[in-house]
Amino acid sequence: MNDTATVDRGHGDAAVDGVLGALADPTRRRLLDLLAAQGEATATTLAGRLPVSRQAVVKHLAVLDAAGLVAGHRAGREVRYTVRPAALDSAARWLAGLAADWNRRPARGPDTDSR
Amino acid sequence: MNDTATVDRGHGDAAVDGVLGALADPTRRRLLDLLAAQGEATATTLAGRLPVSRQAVVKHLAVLDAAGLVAGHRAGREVRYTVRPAALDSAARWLAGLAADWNRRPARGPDTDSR
DNA sequence: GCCACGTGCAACCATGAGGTTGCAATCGCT
DNA sequence: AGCGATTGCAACCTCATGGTTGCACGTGGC
Repeated sequence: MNDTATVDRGHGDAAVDGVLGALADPTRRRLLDLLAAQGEATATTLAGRLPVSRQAVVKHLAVLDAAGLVAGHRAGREVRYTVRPAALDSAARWLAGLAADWNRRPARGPDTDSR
Repeated sequence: MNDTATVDRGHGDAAVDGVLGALADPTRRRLLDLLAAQGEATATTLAGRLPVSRQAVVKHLAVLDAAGLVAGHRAGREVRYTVRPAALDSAARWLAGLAADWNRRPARGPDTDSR
């Protein structure tokens, strides 16, 4: 159910897919926001500031981690998570590129054949 | 009409939420891609180029429409859908703002970066 | 007027994502 | 050593979402 994208730089990028998927959830965005504001935080701490259980936060962090948006490192018995700008940045650039593409193409007839 | 004048540190923008949600689905992105490439297309036509039924396409188009990413207008007995850059553009700007925010705020902790 | 094509609507199904609770293992501190 | 705090894992629940099929309705062409 997934066509092996041809590593092109236009759309369908796997990394971007992960970021979009992660960003699509409001709780996750909230989490990222908290994290970005505090610089560092543990799942337990984060859970205290959100209306969900710690486990839910852990799962979300796992998703965000998979998307490359956050990273966690151990500090004794706790795991501190930090935000990771790179992936977000790349996604932002991708989106901007798409937007530019759309604006560059004033809807017209079926001339440019699909690939 | 909510224009992010001051980078909008609100992070809870409803419009953006819709766009992100819509963009999170690969089939939907595919649809947008097709649409952007052709300029105009009907649900039936689109369905012919995707591995899903026409009805599935219709539903996706409804989501995209709700997100403001596409718009459809009647042409006789068919409904032609076109891409709508505004919403995408706004979302791109929002994302870029968020990314800038993250970069502007290098974790004020012991970790300066790990990469 | 009739027929075919395209759309709209509704019922229905399956999967997965978000969330919860409970418990075991671990680490730090006194 | 003992105890509290924290993390990790697993089972489980619910509901939104992506997808399908079937059928009725409108509209254009012959």
